[in-house]
Amino acid sequence: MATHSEENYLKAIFHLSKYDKTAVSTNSIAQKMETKASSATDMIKKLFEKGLIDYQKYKGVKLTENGRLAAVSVIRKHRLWEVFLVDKLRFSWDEVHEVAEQLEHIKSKKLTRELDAFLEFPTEDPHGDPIPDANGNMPSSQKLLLAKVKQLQRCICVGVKDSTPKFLQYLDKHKIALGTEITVLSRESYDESMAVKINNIQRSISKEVAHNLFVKIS
Amino acid sequence: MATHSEENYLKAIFHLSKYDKTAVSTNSIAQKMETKASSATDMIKKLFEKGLIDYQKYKGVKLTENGRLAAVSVIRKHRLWEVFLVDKLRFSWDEVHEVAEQLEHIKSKKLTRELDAFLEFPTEDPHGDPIPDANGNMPSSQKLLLAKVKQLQRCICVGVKDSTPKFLQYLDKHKIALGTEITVLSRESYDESMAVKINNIQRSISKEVAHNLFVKIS
DNA sequence: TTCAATATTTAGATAAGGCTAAAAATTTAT
DNA sequence: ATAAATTTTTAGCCTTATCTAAATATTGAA
Repeated sequence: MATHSEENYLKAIFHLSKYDKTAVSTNSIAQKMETKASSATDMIKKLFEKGLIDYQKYKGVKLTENGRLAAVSVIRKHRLWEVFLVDKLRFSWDEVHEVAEQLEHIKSKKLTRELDAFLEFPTEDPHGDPIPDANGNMPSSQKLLLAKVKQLQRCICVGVKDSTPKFLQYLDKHKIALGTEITVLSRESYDESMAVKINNIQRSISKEVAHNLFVKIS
Repeated sequence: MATHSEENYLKAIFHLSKYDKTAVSTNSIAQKMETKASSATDMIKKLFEKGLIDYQKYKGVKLTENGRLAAVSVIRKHRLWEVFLVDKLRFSWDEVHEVAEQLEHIKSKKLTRELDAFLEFPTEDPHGDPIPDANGNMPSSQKLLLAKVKQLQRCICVGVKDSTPKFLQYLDKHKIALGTEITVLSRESYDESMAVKINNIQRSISKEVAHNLFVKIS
């Protein structure tokens, strides 16, 4: 059974490898974990010993199937707890991350199973991220960044790429939530901003925001 | 802020001191924590440094007010989570302890507050133990052991002293739950067993059981 | 009251996770 | 193709929470 810290590293590697496609460097792991490369190397050795990653010195790291399952299990718990906090305990979507970081490490198969049932088997967390199923399968969605949407297309906001409180609070302030309809009116090539219609009001959306908001074409 | 392990020691000291009346020996702490006396001494020094206990070498240990508050806060969280598991997630009362031992260490004021509200401010956990309030006050109850009940008195089961799965499963098997009415018919001085009436059926209750079941006179 | 039994503390190790500084390997740029 | 820059690893140390073994204090029994 993986420790608290090992689970956090596995999660980091999973996210950095973009759902397991690419090898991950020691430095990028250290950066994501807000620690030093030497500490990352130490942990890499430990995870390798436990058969959770493939590893050759200087060549980077990939999750094994066991490693992937462990990572996805932690992500599943994280996202289920986020749903719990928002749907049942009156947390807002910008407050859940820190607490879910703690709750995701609770070890109890029954707890996860019953929590899932209690929440009526949600498929997405409050930020629109998919919740892996109990077998470790990650539901895929065909969301895209608002920045990619063509002119005059209508789309619906379905998730965020940046889920830091700052960005989420920006969205709250401007009444953009999951489910909100956005129509792209035009693009400004100078600063890559977009003119859009949201709730029947015309607004301008900056490049930064457009690159952090996932939508689906409606 | 106390570590995971420090919190567990504080809880152990709180329970051993019977709600803070008596000084607690190093050995008894080690025994409760299932560790060695030398480890207990180490932790005692640490808790003393942090101002959470009063301590003089060889003289035993008492919680300070800060230590008591920290201990009670952990107990509060433990018992609230037990209520959550039983009332919302279909756990039975003999399954909750291990998971609550993990959940009690989650650090979030808001989480505890909102969980309490979500559960509609319960005053007792599934074993009948009182849940301290947010200010650290432990509701007192006038429960007594079934073993102390006088002949021909009727009483209601309100709690357990031993909350191990084994004992809880024994109670389940014999259809004794919190709220069950018990009438004491007679006592057997030879083995300290009692003849009782439960659900209108006459049964015999052993000394062991009678000393682990809390009741209140009805 | 003194000495044996018991309880407690100290000393020195270990394992996990992290750090700094230095060494080694790889990559990049000329 | 080699030197410089960067990345990665190693070596050695720190902290927390444990342990064993040894030393010291206290308690209790003759």
